[in-house]
Parts: sequence; C-alpha cells; structure tokens
Amino acid sequence: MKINSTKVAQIAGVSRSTVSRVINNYSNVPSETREKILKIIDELGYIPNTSAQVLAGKKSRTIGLFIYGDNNDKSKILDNGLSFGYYLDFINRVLKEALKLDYQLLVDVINDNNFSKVESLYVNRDIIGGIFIGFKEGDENIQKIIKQHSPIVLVDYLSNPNCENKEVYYINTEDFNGAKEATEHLINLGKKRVIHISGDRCKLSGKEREKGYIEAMKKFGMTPMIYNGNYSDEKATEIIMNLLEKNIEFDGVFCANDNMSYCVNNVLKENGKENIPIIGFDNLRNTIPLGLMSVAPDINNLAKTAVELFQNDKGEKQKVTFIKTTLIKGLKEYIKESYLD
Amino acid sequence: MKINSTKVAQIAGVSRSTVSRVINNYSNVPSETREKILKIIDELGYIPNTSAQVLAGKKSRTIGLFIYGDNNDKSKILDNGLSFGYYLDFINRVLKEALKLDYQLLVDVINDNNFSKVESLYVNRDIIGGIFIGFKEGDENIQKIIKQHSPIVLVDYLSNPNCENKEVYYINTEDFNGAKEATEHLINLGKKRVIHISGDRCKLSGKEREKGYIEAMKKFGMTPMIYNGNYSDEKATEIIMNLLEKNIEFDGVFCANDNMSYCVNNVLKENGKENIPIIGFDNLRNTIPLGLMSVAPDINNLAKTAVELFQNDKGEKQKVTFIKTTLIKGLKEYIKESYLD
DNA sequence: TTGTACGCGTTATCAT
DNA sequence: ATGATAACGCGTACAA
Repeated sequence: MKINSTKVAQIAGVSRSTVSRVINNYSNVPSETREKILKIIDELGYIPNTSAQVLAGKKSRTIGLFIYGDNNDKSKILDNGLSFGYYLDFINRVLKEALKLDYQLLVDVINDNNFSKVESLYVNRDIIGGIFIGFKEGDENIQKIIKQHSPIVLVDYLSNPNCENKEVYYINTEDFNGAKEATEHLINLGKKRVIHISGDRCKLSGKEREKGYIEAMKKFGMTPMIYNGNYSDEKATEIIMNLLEKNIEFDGVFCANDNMSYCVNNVLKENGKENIPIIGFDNLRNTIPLGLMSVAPDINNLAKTAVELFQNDKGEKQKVTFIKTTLIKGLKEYIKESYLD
Repeated sequence: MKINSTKVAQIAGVSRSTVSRVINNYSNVPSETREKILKIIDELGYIPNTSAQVLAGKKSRTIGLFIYGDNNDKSKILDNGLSFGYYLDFINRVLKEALKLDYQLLVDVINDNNFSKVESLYVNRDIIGGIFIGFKEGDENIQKIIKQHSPIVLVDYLSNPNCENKEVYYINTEDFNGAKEATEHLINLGKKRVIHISGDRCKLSGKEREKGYIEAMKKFGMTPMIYNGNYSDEKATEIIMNLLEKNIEFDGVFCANDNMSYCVNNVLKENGKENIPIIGFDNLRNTIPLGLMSVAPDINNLAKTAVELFQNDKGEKQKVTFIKTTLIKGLKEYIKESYLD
C-alpha cells in the first residue's frame, strides 16, 4: 500500500498543499494543524518521495564528489587512482563530514568523455553542488562549470578570481611549506645531494611542491636537482633507474607524492641502497610502515572545510582555504594520524 | 536553456515516446530513426532527468550501503565506527566495484531511530537495493526489510532461509577458519596459554570466531580462556587490565577484531609486556605496523560479490557466499594486501 | 512502427 | 490560513 501526501491529506482532512507546508516547515501553518498532520505522518510512516521533491523543484541534500581520471579507461583509474592513492582517504573523510551534516554523497570518477554527467546532475538538481578533485589547471570542463553552475568546491586547483557573483570555493594544501619542510629535514639529516621527483606541473600542488623544494635548497645554498615524475608510478620508477644506471649521485629524495616515493623505495632497495632517506607526500598507508617519511595534509580539516561550504551560512563567495601539513617521520606520528579525529 | 526529451523530440520531428524508446534501448525503433535521434541527443548534450525517470517507474542505478550504528549519537558512530574501523575499507571497496559496473552508491549510517529512511529508499525506488553491514542477528528492522523489500545483501548476518521468493543474499567471512588458523599460529609459536577476547555474540562473526578459537584450543588439548569483548575498545581495555591486575597468566592473545587488539596492545606495552603475540581480525591500517598480526578477510572479493549480486544475471535467489581470509603475520603481507587489486 | 494520454508525488503559484 | 491547479520530465499501456 503506497503512502503519499494525498493519503496523509485525506486522513487529516486537509489538502496536499498543507501537508507539504508541514513537511517543509513553512511558518504559516497553525501549530494545531501541524501537530495533527505530524502525528498522522508518524503513524502512517509516511516519507516524502525524494525524486518527486527534486522534480518539483526542491533543493537536494546530495553533494557530488567528482574525481578526475585522466584517461578513458575507467577501470584503470578505479584501480590505480582510486584504490591505491590519495583519493581513497579523501572520499572517506568527505563521506563522514557529509553524513554528519545530513547530506548524502554521490561519488563518481570523471573524465573528458563523461563530464556531461556532472552537468546533468547540476541541471537536474540531483546535487546541491560538487566537490572536484584531481583536475588539471584550466581544465575546460571545470571552467565551464564555474561559469554555468554553482556552488563548486575545487580542491588543488589554481584559483582564478574572475567569476564575480557565483559561489566558487578553492581549497588547497600548504604544498609549498610542506615541501620546504620536508626538504629541509633531509638537509638537516646531513644530506648534501637531495633530489626532487616532481609532480604534475599542470596541478597547483605539483608546482607548489616543486617551488618549496627549490626554496629550501636555495636557502642552504644547494643546487636543485629536479626530475619530472608527473605523480606517476612509471615515471618515478624510470627516473630513479636512470639515475642509478648513469651513476648520478644523490643521498636524499623528496617525491611530490607517496605513490612515487613507494616506487623509488622499491628500486633503491632492490639495488642495495638502504640508507637513502625518502620523503613523499600524502601519507598513504603503505609508505611509512616501510620506513619512508611523508608530508601529511590535514585531510580531516580539508574534508570538513569542503563539506561545510555547502551550508553557506556566512554567504561568503569565492573563499580560498589553505590546509596545513605535518611531516610524518615515523610510525608513531603515522599511527596518530591514522585516527580520523 | 533546459533540454528535455520534448525538445529532442521536436527537433527530431518525432514524439517523446520515440525518444524515450531510443534512450531505453527498445528494439522496435528502426535504426535510421534511432541514429537520427541519438545524433540530436549528442548535439544537444541531452541527459535524461534521473528524478523524473525514477518517478515514472524506471529502475534506479543506485545501490544503498547501510551501516549499523548501535546508538543514537550519529557522530559517535561516524567517529568511532566509520572512521576508525573496518567499515571504512569496506565502503571504499564497494564504491569501487559499484562505479565499475556503473552503479552509484549511497552510503548511510542507520540505527533504530532512522531506519525508516531505508524503507523510504526502497519504496520510492531511489535505490535498486541495499547492502547491510553491522546489524545484529535477528534485527527487527532487517527482518522487516527481508519480508517486504528486495533485493537485499546481508554481510555478516545469520542466514535464515525462510523467505522463499525474494532475493536475499548473505555474505559471510570464513570467520571460523580464520580464527582457528590464528589461534593455531599462536600455539605453534609455542604459546601455552592463549586467551580470546571475543566479539559481539549477537553477530555471526562474533560467534564463529569464538568457535574457531575453541576448536583450535581443543585440537591441541588446551583449555579455552574466553573473555567477552563485544568488539569494543572499552571492553577490551577493561578486560586486559583486569587480567593483569589479577595476575592471570596468558602468553598469547587472539582478539575478534583489530579494534580490540589495538587496545590490548596498548595496555600490554604500557605494562612492559612486550613479548606477548597478539592477533586481531580485519587488518586495519594501524595494527600490523605496530607489530601485531591480523586475520584479513578478502575484502575486495567481499565487495565485488556484494555489488555483483545486483546484476542478478543468474537469477539465483538466496545465495550464501563465504569469503576467504589470510593471516597477516607482518609488514610484507600487510603491504601486499593494502593494494586493492 | 509510432503517437496519445495518463500517471508518478511533490512543490510553487495564485487565488481566496 | 488554506485549497486548487499547474508545472517538473519521463515511462508505458493502449491505440492506431
């Protein structure tokens, strides 16, 4: 037996309109009527149909979380990117924060070929807005969304302030500082030839981490040695093998993410280089236990900030937030950071 | 400018029905007409409105994932259960499998007070079905869902076969074998007094793990020593402190989950008991690196199995699946299992 | 093969 | 304060 607002209205002896007003907390319903209807709703176990609500123009409580997968092979990004990488932890944190605030979360992996899904979700009001992560600087589709839809939360994306009246929020990690601290730590360990395997230079984080490394090196009067790893396993492996083959000397490695530091470590260990300290970025679960170090963004705060932006309490548009990082040097700090609170 | 099926139909010079038929892959549309309409759809970037589709009776592509939080404080389960615990990894795996098969995933934490949300989702066809995890054996709400809605996938829930014609699937871990193997490992290490901190006896896993422990002990002619930890941090901590206080001897610990083994380890280390081996269950990220061991369910397979049941290719109803476990003895196996593939 | 017409359940608008 | 009615966009039984 289907229970809808019509049925509730019939029993209450009012019209569907009034029932709707009660459900949506309109002020112009006498408390007597309200109580009566609420009671019936409770007895019947009536719950409004979300699809109908959305179709009729009500705001949804679903937040979209969109992760960029930069190739056409969906299962590849799902395997390599989503499962192994940094996004995984982020999804959890966002989910948690969303649930706390009674939002629902819709997660999807997006590339150039299926970006229309995102637009559809905005247009059909299936989502209240979206959080975007992993997109390259100046990505066409993102630019389009910024212009046409709102609100939008961009994680690790260059802020461009030219979109006056829309709700566009930027959340970035303190990549520069984190990278600088990491590099300095290596130098303070007495290392004289610290190299940097850089990240994707099309992303803000990639550029900033590289800059942080350079800054630290210069501060100590050392010459930066940078190899472009593009955040990828393959590239990092290739680079480090090349260095070994050509006998290029180095005694410390700062990688722009843990994905790469993991690979670098594998190669170095295989070649008997046990004593070269390695620092990555992201604090993935399978680097610290191996004896590597990592720069950990405060991902809890990142997620919380992202979700809370949808409340739009303060009416601020176009806010830019920077998230702090912690240098994880060993298991003790790692375990501590594993707790989400 | 809104684009809907009416617009597409107008431009194509056909009726909305035909457009709908093309979208839903009906066979009775000449390929010529189909091509024409598809082209227009592509040009316009038209995407059907999901809410309207669902409202009009189409099956949704959203799978519900419901996690039981056994108290009323939502943020507590979110913090303690969701973030720290075993569910976290499971959510990720399910998400990944769902995305692979082009499903969407809706995650929510459920307790007795908000269970109506689940019914609503079923009734309103917002979800194609649900995966339920963490619910106690015989849970009233679950029984109700089993009777009234379908399909339903139950993880770690006693199978009750009295629901003839509905799609009810059970997925359990090989708790008995895993527990037995773990206990035997401790015994093979030469331990003479292995205790068990048991799990929630209202859950299948809790009971089976206890049974597995007992079986192993008996096999070696040893007397089981069981303390009911109920899967909880507090209980486990209390138990182990009590044992120390009362000078009850033991030289090995098998805990029914990693949550508890983590706590047990803390207490033992604080009291200078460094050499008592501890094995937990679930392979959480913060136990193995501490030097503990853990029984790891093949959570990838678990998630994959759960999601694939919604395809219902084979038309099997009421299937019971058991998921294998691996005993993780150290970092090497831990790292390996951290990969999702 | 294709079109007509109804129904899905709700919210918003307008009128009273 | 409340009711009637028009959207919202789509699927489908039925008719043609």
